[in-house]
Amino acid sequence: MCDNCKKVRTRFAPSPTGRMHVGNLRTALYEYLIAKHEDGTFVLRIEDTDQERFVPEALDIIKHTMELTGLKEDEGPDKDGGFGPYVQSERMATGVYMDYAKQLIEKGEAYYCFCTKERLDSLRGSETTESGKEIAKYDKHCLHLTPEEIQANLDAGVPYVIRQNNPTEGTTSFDDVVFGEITVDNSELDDMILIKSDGYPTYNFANVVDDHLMQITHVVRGNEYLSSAPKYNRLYDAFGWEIPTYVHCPVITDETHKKLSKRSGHSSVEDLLEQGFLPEAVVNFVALLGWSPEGDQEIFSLKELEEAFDYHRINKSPAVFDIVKLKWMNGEYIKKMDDESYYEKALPYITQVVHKDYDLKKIADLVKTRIEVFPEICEKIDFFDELPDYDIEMYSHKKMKTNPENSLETLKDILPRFEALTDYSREGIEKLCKDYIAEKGIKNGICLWPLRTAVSGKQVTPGGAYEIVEILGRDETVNRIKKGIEKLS
RNA sequence: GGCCCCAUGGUCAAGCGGUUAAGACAUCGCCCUUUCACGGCGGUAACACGAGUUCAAAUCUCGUUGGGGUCACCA
Repeated sequence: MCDNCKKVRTRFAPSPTGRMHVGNLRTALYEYLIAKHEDGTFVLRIEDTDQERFVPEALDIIKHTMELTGLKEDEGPDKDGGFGPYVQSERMATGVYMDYAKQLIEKGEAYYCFCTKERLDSLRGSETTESGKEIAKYDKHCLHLTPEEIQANLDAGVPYVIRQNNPTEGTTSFDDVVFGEITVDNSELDDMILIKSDGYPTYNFANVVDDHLMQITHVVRGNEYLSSAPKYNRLYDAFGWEIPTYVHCPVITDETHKKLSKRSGHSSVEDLLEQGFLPEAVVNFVALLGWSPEGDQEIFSLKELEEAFDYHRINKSPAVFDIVKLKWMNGEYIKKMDDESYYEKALPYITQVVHKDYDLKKIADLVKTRIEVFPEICEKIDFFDELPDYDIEMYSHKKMKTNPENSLETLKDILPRFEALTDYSREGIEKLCKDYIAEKGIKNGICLWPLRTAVSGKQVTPGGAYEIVEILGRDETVNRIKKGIEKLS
């Protein structure tokens, strides 16, 4: 069967241990894109073989995150496509892993190991050794047990694991789409554990078995798995199975160039969403971390990514997760949002600081082009409810040629006009100011700077005097102008 | 430390033997403007180093240096 006529099947195989790391999101995304680009199938498989680290709510987090980001699986725990079960603990119950492990034992490619934890530890040598770790390879002790000894142990119920039996001479090579051909000495290959003493398969083993059974064609994963890849190949070869296309991605690092960790505060997708990032922006950004399209386009919808994605263009070197650029991108997405969905997202932040009866829609519009993430809204509009206590030096602006004296004059002049203003609308307000400016023959700033200052009490505000005055309404505007006059007198 | 991998501006990156070495974020300056932002224009800034190969190297080879990953009954 040739590659071109084989139906592409990819899988995202997270283990439910907590929040979803952005590296995992990228893996999921690339898997998804490879499948969708070829009109293939994207499957979700849950790797819950580690009972210790299992976190029950993690499954919901994964599902929820995938839904938000639009990475819909074609097959998975909730969508049977005939390759189930899609949860490894359920698969284990069917005995597959043990069956396959036993096949390997028969072929001499694996063996029972009854070694105790203590013996294993002693093999690793003293941990207090100064420079680095000792080589921690298993010494194949149990490989040399006689069939009778093994049977006796089994009968006696001695706990055991099943290990892969790797050769100690020669070399093993494997191909990776991004890193090319990699060859290692077999002497480097540890006899990794396939079946744990609790009967669960290890990730290493379950992965190979399941990928084969589910007919996965492309395996995407972080390059922390690069060094164990040769061992997988030996497993595939031992079974006589076809090896999938490997796509190892470089790690995502933080500003210190170390693997992105919880310490950074934004290592998980959930962190990012809580911080006010849009899922679309996060997906877009993560897609570009380690991959680049042919042209110069940077803003991609998921659909556009499906179209443009070519895994051959994945970069080899690790990429720093630059949250500053993500913020920029998020800002671009906010600006492009339609008014309704934008308002819906912005409202919770607005109501955090605005409780009075203002036109919240107008307030939302005011900040739309001025924020990069939603929480920034709060500090930008905190002056609407209550006029902050401000310093009269704020009335001085060099370029505007304003100062406390002429500001006082402006405010005094303009106060009665606002009190008498009948057409209290954006147009009416603008006309009032423009008329005043024309009458006095002054520059716009002489009027508008002090007005904005009086009415906001802030050095910088979203929007100018007109917008703020309109939203505040006449009473509040008049009050604030009076307050300004008081301060300046 | 062993093994594996990587190396273009501060960051993401294009580049696949001949380019004035793209573009984006950030940064700086200017314009627009009632502040800020948006928008527009422009500037600063990079091929880690050393040997080869070649008429020609950011691109190929080797070495050095630097960085990362991995060495679990975790994935």
